[in-house]
Amino acid sequence: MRRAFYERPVLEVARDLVGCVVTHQGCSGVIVETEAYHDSEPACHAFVGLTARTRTLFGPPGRAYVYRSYGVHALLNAVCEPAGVGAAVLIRALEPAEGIDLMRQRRGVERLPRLCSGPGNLTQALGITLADNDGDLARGPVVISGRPAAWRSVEVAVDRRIGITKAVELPWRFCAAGSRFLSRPVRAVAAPGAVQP
DNA sequence: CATGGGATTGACT
DNA sequence: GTCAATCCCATGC
Repeated sequence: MRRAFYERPVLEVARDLVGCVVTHQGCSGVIVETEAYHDSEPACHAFVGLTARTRTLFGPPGRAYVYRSYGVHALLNAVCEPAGVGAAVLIRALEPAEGIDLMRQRRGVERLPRLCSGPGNLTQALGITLADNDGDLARGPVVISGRPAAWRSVEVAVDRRIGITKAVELPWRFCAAGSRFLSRPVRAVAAPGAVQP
């Protein structure tokens, strides 16, 4: 996916990334769950402004923002909106596609629906680390490519974001409707005119 | 320089 | 349902 795809309102990108494919060194999966974050709301790391940590978030769109969560997990985001705006889409779950044997080995888990169901789980399965921070998502090592034919018209369900303590009311979680590979089931359904950043 | 919290997960009650 | 693991970094003294 080219830079122009990411240089748009983060909510649009978060919705459009559902059905797209994440690939890293031979392992890949279809994105079935995302969340949007924007520097105008306090759940976003960029809310505090430009710091060493948020430099990638405020940088050019189309880069990977990878950070450590709870001292344990690496979480993958796609940087969005023009440079100078701190916004990104958190990739929360994948439907495994290629390299499934290696993913099972890395995760120590057999069941397919659990391999990449969760932002920390999918980075472990694909072997994505903090070293991938600020990488170009069009060139790799972590690559995001467009929807395969079967996903061209996927129905996207909307819900509130998971695991945050601030701005919990925003309906900024996007899921492939009916997917068995989500980190958690969808609770609410899309409400047109949802709050914009 | 010390402290505290976090976009999580898996094991356990 | 509860809880610890474990580390980066923002904040405050």
